[in-house]
Amino acid sequence: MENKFTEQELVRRQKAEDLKNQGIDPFGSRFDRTHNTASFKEEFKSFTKEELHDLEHPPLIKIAGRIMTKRIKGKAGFAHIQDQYGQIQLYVKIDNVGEVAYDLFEKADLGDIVGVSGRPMITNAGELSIKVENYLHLVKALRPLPDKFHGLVDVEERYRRRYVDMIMNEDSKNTLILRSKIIQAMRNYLNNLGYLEVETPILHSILGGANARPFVTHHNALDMPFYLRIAPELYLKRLIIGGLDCVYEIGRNFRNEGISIKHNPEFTMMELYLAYSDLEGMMDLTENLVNSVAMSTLGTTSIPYGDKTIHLEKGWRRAHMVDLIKEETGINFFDITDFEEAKRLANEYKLHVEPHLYGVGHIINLFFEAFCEAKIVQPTFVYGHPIEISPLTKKDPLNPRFTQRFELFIDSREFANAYTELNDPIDQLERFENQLKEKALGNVEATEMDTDFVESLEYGMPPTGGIGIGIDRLVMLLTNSVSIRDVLLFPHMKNRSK
RNA sequence: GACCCGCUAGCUCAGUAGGUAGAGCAUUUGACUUUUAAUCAAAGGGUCGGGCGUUCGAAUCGCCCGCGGGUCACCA
Repeated sequence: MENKFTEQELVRRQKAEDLKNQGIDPFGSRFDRTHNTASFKEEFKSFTKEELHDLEHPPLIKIAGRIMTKRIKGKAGFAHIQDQYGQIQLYVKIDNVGEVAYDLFEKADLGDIVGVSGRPMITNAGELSIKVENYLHLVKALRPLPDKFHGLVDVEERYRRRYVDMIMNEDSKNTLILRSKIIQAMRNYLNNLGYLEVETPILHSILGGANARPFVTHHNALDMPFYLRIAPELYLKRLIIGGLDCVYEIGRNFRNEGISIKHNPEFTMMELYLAYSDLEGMMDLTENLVNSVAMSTLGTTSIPYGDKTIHLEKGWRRAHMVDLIKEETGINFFDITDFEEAKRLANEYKLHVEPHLYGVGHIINLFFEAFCEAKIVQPTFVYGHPIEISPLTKKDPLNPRFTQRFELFIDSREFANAYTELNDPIDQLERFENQLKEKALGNVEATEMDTDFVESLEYGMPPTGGIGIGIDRLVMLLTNSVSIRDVLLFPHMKNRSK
């Protein structure tokens, strides 16, 4: 591999050599800071220029960061350094730091990391800054940063070199930080309610818990194939059977499907189960959880999203899927029980019916997706999913064609999926058998028979409410992000041959 | 997977009808002791995503490939 350096890279490498020759490690080590840019600004924000200037014993500030701008004016100069929290201006004067250090400062490049000690000051232009007394080179950046004014704009580069994106674009960094805070807020909320966070296997030998195409891998010692999980559901339910009353897991699911503005092959879910609860319990919990997370991270429940404002305040609409279809098309699927009639309607409305679809419920789902989903803007619990598309959900006792399931939609997008969990092992066995039939008819997303799970149900699972919430999408909503890639630290990209 | 759009200096972008490749930031040299997209003067830096073709001549036209973005389909 032959490296061809650009002119700027050669200059920087030479500067690193020069530092070494002066006895300075170009990639230095520990520097103990007294402040970061945020704590420094917080501590001195109320001082006037004169007050800082007249302090009898001005405190010594030790701070470090990456040089983002530099303005040399002869024997003095200014620079902004950046850390996690923001930027602070340095005032470096040859009289204060000495000739040797000033020379280092003059030769420093944008992107280098430095540590300084100095005193707080306010410049003539009114900016709180640090009058540097001791200037220390810490790390040489061998590559130049993007344009200090325009930043890194190229979308591909922003995802491939996320670290450069984070250095140059404060919005990107803040979004990713907010992601952590949202997940933390979720944990806090659930832990305070007594939920137990658990970790279940990611390698699954049986495909289940959702309908999706899996990634397949192989375990050498056992010489057997494994799936990367598409959902943790069946393991979490086993914990409910085992006697844990309320559990949740936050973790990665893997689905071998298309990549898009709202899909990444690995995505983060929060899945939760509460014994002795049901669908209504999950609706209440979802409203409370999302409100709590929004308040603690953003301080509001009115969320700007694109050109809309999403209102998360409690009291979300709760609508039966069949009623929504009736609103949009006038068709009342409560009255339609014959598959051929449903199929005729689908054809009439130009909906394509795949060969593995065998029930009226499948057609209902097609109608919902085609005519209702895109109309939903404000948070809406859509409940009453047909039994055909809900293999793990308890039937509606009043109308067994439908199940006690809801999906939460916000701005046409699914955010959560919840059930009154199916705890009847005999029914569950039938559902698995139906899934096998679909698989035989060509549904690549049908789940597999999990006899061990059926067995576990035979020991008795308490009535249970369960829910999965898509974390990435929630983060997108709360950070006003258009693409899921904007809320993933490192979104997947195709390899680029260089 | 299908369709549309993009790829030019480290970064952000121009590039007229096909005629030897441009700017700003960054870099180098010089001036400047409160600047902040610092300023002023000068200089260097490009296999125009890759390949093939058309042409006297291709960043520009055509075809193929690569990567990315968007829309659709599948899905959370």
